[in-house]
Amino acid sequence: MIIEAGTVAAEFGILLEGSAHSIKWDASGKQIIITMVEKGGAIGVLLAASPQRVSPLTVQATADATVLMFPFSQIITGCEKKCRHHERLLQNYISIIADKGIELHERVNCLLEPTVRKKILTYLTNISHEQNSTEFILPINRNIMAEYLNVERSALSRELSRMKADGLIEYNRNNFKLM
Amino acid sequence: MIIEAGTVAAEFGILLEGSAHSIKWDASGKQIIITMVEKGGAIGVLLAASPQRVSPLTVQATADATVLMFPFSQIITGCEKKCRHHERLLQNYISIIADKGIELHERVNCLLEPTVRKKILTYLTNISHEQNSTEFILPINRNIMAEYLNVERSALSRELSRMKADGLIEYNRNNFKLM
DNA sequence: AATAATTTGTTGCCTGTGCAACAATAACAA
DNA sequence: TTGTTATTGTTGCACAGGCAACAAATTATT
Repeated sequence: MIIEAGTVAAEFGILLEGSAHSIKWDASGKQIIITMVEKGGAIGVLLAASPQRVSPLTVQATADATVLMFPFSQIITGCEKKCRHHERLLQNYISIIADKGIELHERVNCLLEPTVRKKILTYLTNISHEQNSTEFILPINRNIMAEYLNVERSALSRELSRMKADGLIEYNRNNFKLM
Repeated sequence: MIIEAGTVAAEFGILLEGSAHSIKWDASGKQIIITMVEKGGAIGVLLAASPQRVSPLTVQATADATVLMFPFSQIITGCEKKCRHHERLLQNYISIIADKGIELHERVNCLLEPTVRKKILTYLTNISHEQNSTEFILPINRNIMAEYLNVERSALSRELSRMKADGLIEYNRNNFKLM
């Protein structure tokens, strides 16, 4: 147990070894997985920066894990010498928070689209921009993609087929091309 | 035009006067409003902290506006004297970014719920927690709520009625009570 | 008070997509 | 090879919820 729902956290962590996931319980008490954290991933960055807010979710290790914890207060105050390393650390930290926010933003953009087709198109366009090409390799499989877009995997497959038939995209497994 | 889509921004802004909104164009070229910014709101905080990333959206003033711009680099480096004010400014800035992220996170939680009823329940539970009571006043109207949850306003009204009939909630206009 | 404008509630219809169950293909191991 | 597992694709059915159109209630304006 790395972070427990309902508690405040004044530190954030970097997962050095192992893996973890964040979970919450929905209104009916069912446990649902929110995010997966792999080696090198950050844990609780948003929470640490938001003082007095209690964690809405629990972060659990899913394998033997080593986490490097950073006290938030020491990150922002820096050291007496105003050294470059502290400044760099701070910059990296802010960049991590911002990236988390931007990722969430992009996901919201997908989720807001009214149809499965538009969700897919929005997502594919994002990936295409990331890889600077209309031809690209999907970094995730259909299951994860369906979860990300919050649609049924079968509906995702079905719509991908239709989009191919309509000449919007070409694909084979994870190799995609936007027309 | 405060921020233009496709450009990088090394500053963020606080809207001192007037109002603004952020917009983007969807895959079919239709313009859609993403967020509204009111007096006192922040503009481009995520973007400024993520160097080299180009803005996915355009921010436009919707009335005569005054924006106080902060160069990102000066926020994080602080001044020579390592003064308390600079430190405070930094702390506030990080807190703004983090809050944006947490807000997005909460919205994603709502959007991920499979049914309108669960979306509503998740949202109402959030508001209830914010106001520390099972009786609370909804801060937004039905239109905005429907947009936020990404459902039809009519479907929202319909489901609210059903939930009342099922004894899950009580409400009159914007006064709500979770049972 | 009278009128207009805004917000909220209601309802019938119809389509998109969740669900379930299964088939096909690819990846991997023995 | 053969068997095993993981991934991807397909399809029929049912129904939740989008859409449209209207009614009721509340608030603002003259």
